[in-house]
Amino acid sequence: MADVAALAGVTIMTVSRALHTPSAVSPATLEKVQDAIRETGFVPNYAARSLVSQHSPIVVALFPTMMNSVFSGTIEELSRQFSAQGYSLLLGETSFDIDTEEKLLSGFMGWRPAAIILTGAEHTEASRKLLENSAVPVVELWNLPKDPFDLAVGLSNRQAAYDMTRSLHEWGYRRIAFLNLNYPNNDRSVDRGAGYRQAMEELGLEVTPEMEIRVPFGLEHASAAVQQLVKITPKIDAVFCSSDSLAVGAMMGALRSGLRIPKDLAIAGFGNVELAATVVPSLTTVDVPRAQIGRECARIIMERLRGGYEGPPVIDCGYSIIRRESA
Amino acid sequence: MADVAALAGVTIMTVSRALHTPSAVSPATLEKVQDAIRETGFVPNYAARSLVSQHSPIVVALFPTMMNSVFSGTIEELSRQFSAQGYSLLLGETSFDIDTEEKLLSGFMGWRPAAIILTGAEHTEASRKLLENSAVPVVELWNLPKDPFDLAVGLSNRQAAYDMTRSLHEWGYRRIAFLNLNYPNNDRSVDRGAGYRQAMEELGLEVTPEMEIRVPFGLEHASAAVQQLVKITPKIDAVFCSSDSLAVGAMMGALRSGLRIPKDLAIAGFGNVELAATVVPSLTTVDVPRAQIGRECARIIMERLRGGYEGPPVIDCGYSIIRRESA
DNA sequence: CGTCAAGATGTGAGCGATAACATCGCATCG
DNA sequence: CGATGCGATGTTATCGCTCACATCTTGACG
Repeated sequence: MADVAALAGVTIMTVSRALHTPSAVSPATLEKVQDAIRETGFVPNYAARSLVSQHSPIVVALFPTMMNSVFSGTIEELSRQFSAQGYSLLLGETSFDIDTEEKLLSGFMGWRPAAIILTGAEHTEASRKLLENSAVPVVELWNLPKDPFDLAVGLSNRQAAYDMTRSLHEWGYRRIAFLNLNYPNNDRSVDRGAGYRQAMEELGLEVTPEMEIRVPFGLEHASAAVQQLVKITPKIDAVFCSSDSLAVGAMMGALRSGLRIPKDLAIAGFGNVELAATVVPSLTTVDVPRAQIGRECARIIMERLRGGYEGPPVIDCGYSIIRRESA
Repeated sequence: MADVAALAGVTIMTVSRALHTPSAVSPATLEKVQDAIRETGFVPNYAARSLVSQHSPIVVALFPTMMNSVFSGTIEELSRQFSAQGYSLLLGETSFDIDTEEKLLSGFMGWRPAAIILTGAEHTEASRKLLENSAVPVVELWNLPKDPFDLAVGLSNRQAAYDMTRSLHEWGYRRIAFLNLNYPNNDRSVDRGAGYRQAMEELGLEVTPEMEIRVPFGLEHASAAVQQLVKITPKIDAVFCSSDSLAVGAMMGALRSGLRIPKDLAIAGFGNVELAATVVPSLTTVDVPRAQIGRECARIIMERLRGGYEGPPVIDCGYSIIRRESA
């Protein structure tokens, strides 16, 4: 920065101002400084900047996995929104594990991020303490916690799963199995399971243990589980999956087993990923406004940072049932 | 840090040492300091640390998209490797555009990253200057540039596409179309196209213009393109796609058109994503060691940072042809 | 018992930028 | 024509930490 200042014939303070308060510098000086910056290839040092200004242009975002276009859609939107505002996303992958989340969080806190974005509302005690001490905006995504840590943007997973289950019933399916992820601290899938069970109960449909299947994340697990299921319990007429990934895996498992979809077995998913519309047969699913979730999340963070967000702490982005060929 | 020091009854210098050179502190003091850190919930300030130590524990990685499990596989591995070494990944998405890459790069350089990871070997002049000035390790992924900027880890996309094309010929296919992405600065897909054309020429097979199809990233484009293709040029007997995403889209397009795969139309992909093995019919593809690419990349960066990597600048991770049901 | 080395801890400077305040020049106005 | 105020620029202190060096303690050894 000293080089730039010398070349432009001003002090570094003027260079600093030219960079972040251009309006406070005369047009002539501004141009000289900009020329000097270009000539020297100067890049401001964010470490120094954020050390003195006490806040950094970094937003931390932690997601269970990046191998899932539901999350990547939100990530892309977040990344776009924040880089437009001059912030960078420090991304971490928790692998559906709140201890990993804690570890990542404690590492990232060292950057004194301007805000923190987490998936779900399940966190370790240590994580909560860390977040509390940091005193920055925290947004929990993808669910509507009754007792949010700070802010939350998402949808009612329980209600959506409930609706889909009732829809399947309406479409004539009766023996509806539920294929879920088996991560205990994943409040989204737990809530979806609860919505499913509530609907089944209200509809007077029996849920036997083998109808609630839990598998790890991964297409092949879903596929294998369904092939297993139809062998053991052939009377199942629909499988509702707690994510589109699982649903596509389930669909492939059913096709492998020689079943026709939806005639022999209906499949429903959750997420409406790109593949859901393209796959043959196309996938009936719950559409989740993932870009909107990213957008709203970025919006309330920016408002909070600019001195005051006055809206509700929990923002419901809604969902909708999309019926396609698979059910 | 002053709080911690006061609580532990030492100076901040001792706290600092306890944090990054524990061996230089007596065991008794170390314990007192660690207790104090726990009690106060102290988190070191990386900005201050990297300001004075002149290097930051940040690695910048830029990828065309995150909506692609080929890249997310590499990203996950990179993230795992680097966080194990105490580094954080600052991730950016270029949308296959080298101007966006430049913009992201110039923003991220402000963090004085320890290393930079890019996809492909096509960059703007300004990007190159930026990288040159920064004097940090730069690794280009996913290809084997003849003239790498610094280091590179990948595979020969040209050779792999050449091999796959010859394999398709060997399996009896003659009128082989090539479905590619239409991003001009994507050296991977350009090279794959070149490999395809070379093989076709050597085999004495004609490549008419409508056999080389270019579409934007996205399943629906691939699906639509194939449905269009089979209408116009019904004699095509195979479609080789420059990525598995395209291949799955193509497959779905073919199924929509009522074709049997591979009897009426064979499909081959590139990448061997998770879905490739699960989809029905399973996808013949080029397996790319994406985790290995991430691992090797992390390895040579760490070696370089620790004072000297002496191996070759370009590391070839190889590939293999995987024949499944679709061809 | 004095010397010295090695280990443990402390001291002062400074990394590169910005905040807050100080100063300067110049146009405006009674 | 001097006072006033505002816009443009400079000065100084400081952010939290680590580097290089200084100091102190301890124990081994001749």
